[in-house]
This record gives sequence, structure tokens and C-alpha cells, in this order.
Amino acid sequence: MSTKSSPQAPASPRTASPKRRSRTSDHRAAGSHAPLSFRPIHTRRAFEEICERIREQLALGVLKPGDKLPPERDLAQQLGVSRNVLREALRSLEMAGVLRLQKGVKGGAFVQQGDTSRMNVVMRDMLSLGTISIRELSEARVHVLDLVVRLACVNARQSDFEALQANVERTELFTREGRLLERVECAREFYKLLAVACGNKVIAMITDAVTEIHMRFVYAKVASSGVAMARLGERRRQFLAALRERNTTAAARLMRSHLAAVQKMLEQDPGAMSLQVALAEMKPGMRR
Amino acid sequence: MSTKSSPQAPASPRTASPKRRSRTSDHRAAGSHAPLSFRPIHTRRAFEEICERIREQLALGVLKPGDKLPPERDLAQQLGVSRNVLREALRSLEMAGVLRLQKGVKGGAFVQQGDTSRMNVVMRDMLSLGTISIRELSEARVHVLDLVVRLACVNARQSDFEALQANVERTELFTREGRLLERVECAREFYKLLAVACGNKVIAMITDAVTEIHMRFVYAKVASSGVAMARLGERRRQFLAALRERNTTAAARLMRSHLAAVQKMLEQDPGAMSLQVALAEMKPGMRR
DNA sequence: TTCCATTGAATGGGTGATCCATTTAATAAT
DNA sequence: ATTATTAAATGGATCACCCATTCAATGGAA
Repeated sequence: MSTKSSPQAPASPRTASPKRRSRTSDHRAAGSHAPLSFRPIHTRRAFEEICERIREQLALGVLKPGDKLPPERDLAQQLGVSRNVLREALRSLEMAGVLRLQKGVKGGAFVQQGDTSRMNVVMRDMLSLGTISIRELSEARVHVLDLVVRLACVNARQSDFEALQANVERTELFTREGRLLERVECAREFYKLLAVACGNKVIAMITDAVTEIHMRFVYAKVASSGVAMARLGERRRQFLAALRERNTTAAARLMRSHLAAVQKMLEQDPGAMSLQVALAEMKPGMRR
Repeated sequence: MSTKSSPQAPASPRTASPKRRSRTSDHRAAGSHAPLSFRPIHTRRAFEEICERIREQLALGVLKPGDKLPPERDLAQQLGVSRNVLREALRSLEMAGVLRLQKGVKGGAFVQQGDTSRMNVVMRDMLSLGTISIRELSEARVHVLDLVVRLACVNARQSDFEALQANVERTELFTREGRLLERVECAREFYKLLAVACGNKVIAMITDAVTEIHMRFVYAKVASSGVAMARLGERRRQFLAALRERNTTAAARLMRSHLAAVQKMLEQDPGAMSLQVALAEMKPGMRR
């Protein structure tokens, strides 16, 4: 019976409602008007305000990763909104990778460690919406990887070399056994490791973002045509050797020529490749 | 009176409800169990599925910018979910910059042009959550701007030069009149124009993302201490001249030294500067 | 005592009905 | 022809529930 007797928002906390955001109301009330009263992009809504407030608490350091927000019912009451609206805000923040919502007793909304893959989502959306083109993305990737290689040459640590070495060996294993799709997965991992080796998480995040979509194309290409980069293991070994010698120009040159070769491979038989295929392929789950 | 007689969804369309997602139900029903059944990160929820489906339609090109989704009530019925849950999904997509929800007759959920500033939000969140550091961000910015300058030297068009020229002149105006905070706004714009001049929207987006937070710091610094970069107009003129001559090395060198000078300025009296200040300052609205 | 099954409360997940606010088109009045 | 009114469509928000999951507390069995 306690569930129904919960005295959360009977009628009084609704005091916020009457005076609620009047916003667009009496702006043009006065007889004299501005010739071009840019009406606001969109009226401010409760869930936006809530998102903003929570982000504010994060920025101020009041909320930190690991912290738990009050239960939905409580928080809704505190904010003077319905639970549904609060949930819209929490959901948005969860999609943004800021929160994680967990059920059960001891559940709740927990502040997350930052999820660097959110940038990938932005990049995917921009592609889907046609704001950026595949061509721009590929070009950006070439430039970003050039930067990453040069930084990695300077900053890579022994552990980075070892991780890359192991990756190259897996690549060669997959090559020998003809497991081409797994080799693509391996390539994706290679660029992730390289990004980490550059020693800057911002640049690593950017690198992942511009690489993720590209690897979907490669995957789709390999899956559909069966063609694959020749002498990939050899290329990787050469590159890694240059990196270990901290030979910036050689490493950058090798990366550049490799990327050009991959690009050329992708552009053969362009009809088979399309934005739609690559974005649709390899959904989270990606049953072969 | 007619308002209440609207015969929208009386009772019948709820037919979809009974067969609803059983998802996590009888997974481990069988007596034999796997020794390590990695339970999913979190149970799949309706709103995630909806977001994914809509994104899928975008990726496939079925939905394009400008298109309108069915009304919430219809779409909820089509998907077999309640309107509230559908709204959670739509809200998330709106926060992601994919949709815009508009009220009124002829209103609805409209697919947007991609909003390149979503990457800025990701970057802010990563900073707030401590996933990346200010130092990494500044360092990344230096490298990205080096790239941008080199690309702009090659790709900038006459219109880019003209826009930058106008910006430099505004900068000098604000300098003469001592309007330092407006000059910071102007600087923000300068980097935006430079990013556009590089001719690649992906790189421009990245540049904006790494620049936005930085400019908040500069703003907070100028607002609190009143100090400001000396001879800024002069520096800008020199840089723009190098850019116009397509003198890559000179332009890159000028940018490098300028960024170093700004960094030095910011690091004086470090106590006054903090992540919190910069992130809290200059909220959307930013009443002086 | 130790261990395991049961129970129950806390909490997020989801529903359906209802009302409000805004916007626009159609209609009526001037 | 112009202006005011009305009505419908649609998002914005609320309320009152109910279900599913989780986990700690409880209690009985070995």
C-alpha cells in the first residue's frame, strides 16, 4: 500500500506550473514591433533545462563519475516536473554517454566515465545526414593519421610497441588462415592502438571517430568482394619498425602510401560501395 | 467541447501491447548453463530500439533532412509503444541534433541538417567527466591548428581571405575601443573562419570542437583579469598575409608562436583559472 | 552454524488517459 | 478585402498506475 500512498507531488509542488516559462508569450505585446523579431530557434522545454542543470553540476564537479543521482521519483519532485519529463532528460543524458540507468534496489542514474565513442556517433550522424561526405572523411583521416604517426613516433612507449607487435602477429595469423573479416577487425584495432600510442586522448578520440566509418567500408568491401590488401603483414612490420626507430619521416611515408593503397582498393568497383551499405552493415551485433 | 470528443485512440489500437518484447525473460530457462554467460551491459530498452530504427532509416536514406516523421501518436502506435516511450527516443535524437520537434498543426519531428556543434558537446562532456584533460585538449588544438593552417594555405579561396580580412578589421576596431570581451568573441569567429578555409568540413568540425572550450578559458581570463593579448591585430595581419601568399611555413610558424603566447598568458596566475570556471562561464545566454 | 530459498521493498521500465499550449488553416464577421 | 474567431492537429506535460529487476533481509533446512 505504500506505493500508492507515496505523497510525492499531490498538488502543491505543482506551484511551478502557473508561472511556468512564459517565453514566447508577450514578446510582441507592445504595439511597436521590431521589423525582424527573430523568433527563438525553439521554445525552451523542461527536459532541456534539466539536462543543462545536470551538466552544470558535472562541470562544477559537484557530480563526478560514479556518483548516483537521486531516484527518479525524488528528483522529479525536487525539480517540480513529472517523472516522465525527468526521464526524457535522463534518457538524453544516457544516450550522450553521461549517465547510465540501472534497475533494481541500489539502482539509479550513475554518472559514467566519459565514453570516447560518442564522437563516433556524431560522425555517423553527420554522414547519414549528408553534412559531411565520405570523401571529406577519408581526406581528414589521412591528415589525422599523419599527425598521429608523427606523435606516436615521439611519444610511443614500450608497452605501445608491444601491443602493436601483438596486433601485427594476429594480422599475419589471420592472413595465413584466410580469415579476412577477422583481419579487418584486427586492422581496426591496429589504428586504435596507434591512436593510444600518440599519447593524447583527444587526438586518439578524433582518430577513432574518423577511422570507425572507414573500417566499415573496408569490412563491407572485403565481405562482398573477397579482395583484401596484399602483403598487409609485411607493410605493418615495416611500419612498426620505423615507429620503433622513431623514424618519423619513414613511418609517416609508409602510412601515407598504405592509406593510398587501401583507398585505391576501395575505389575499385565503386558501384558495390555506398554510404548506405557501410552504415547499414556491421550493426551493433553484426551477425556475420 | 469538441476538443474532448476527438476520437483519436479509443482502445482498439493497443492490440500491439500483449505480444510486447519479452527480451530478458527466459534466457537461462534451460537447466544447462554456460559457465560464463556475459550478461548484457544493460537490458535493451524500447527507446534505444526506436533510436536505432530511426537512425537506420537515416543511414539508408529513407529519411533525409527536411523530412517529417509521423505524429507522435501515430508513430507510437506503429511501433507498438506508448507515446511516452516514443518521446524519450525522439528527445534523445533531438539532443543529438538529428531531429527537431515543432509544435502546432503542421508541426512534428523534422529531420535536421547535421549540427556540427554536437561534437563540441561531446568534448565538453569528456572534459567535465575528467576523461580528457585541459592539457590534452590544448595540445591537440595546437596540432590540429597546425594542420588547418597548412591546409588553408593550400585550399583557401578568395572569399575565405575576405571573411578573415573583415574579421581582423573587427578585431582591430574592438582593440581600439577597448571592447576586450567582444574581441574574444571575434577571435572565436576567426578560428571558425580559418577552419572553413581549410576546405574540409570534418576537419573544420574537429577544429571547432577543440577551439570552443579554449575560447571559454580565454574569455574567463580576460573577463576576470582584464589582461589581453598584446598586438593581436598586428599578429592577425601578419598571419593573414602569409596565408594569402600561401606561405605554409610562415603561416604555420606564426600560428604556432601565437598559440604559445596565448598559452603563456593563460598560465599566468593559474589559480584564477579552473576547469569549473571556464565550463560554467559563458553559458548559453551568457549575460555579461 | 551455514547455506539456500523466499520475500519484500526500492527502483527503473513502460502504459494509457487526459489536459494544456501553440500553431495553422478554415471560417465568419466587419 | 481585411480582420477576428474558431477548430483541429500536434507537441508538451502530468498523473496514476502496473510490471520487471535487483538485492538485502529474513527464515527455514541441512
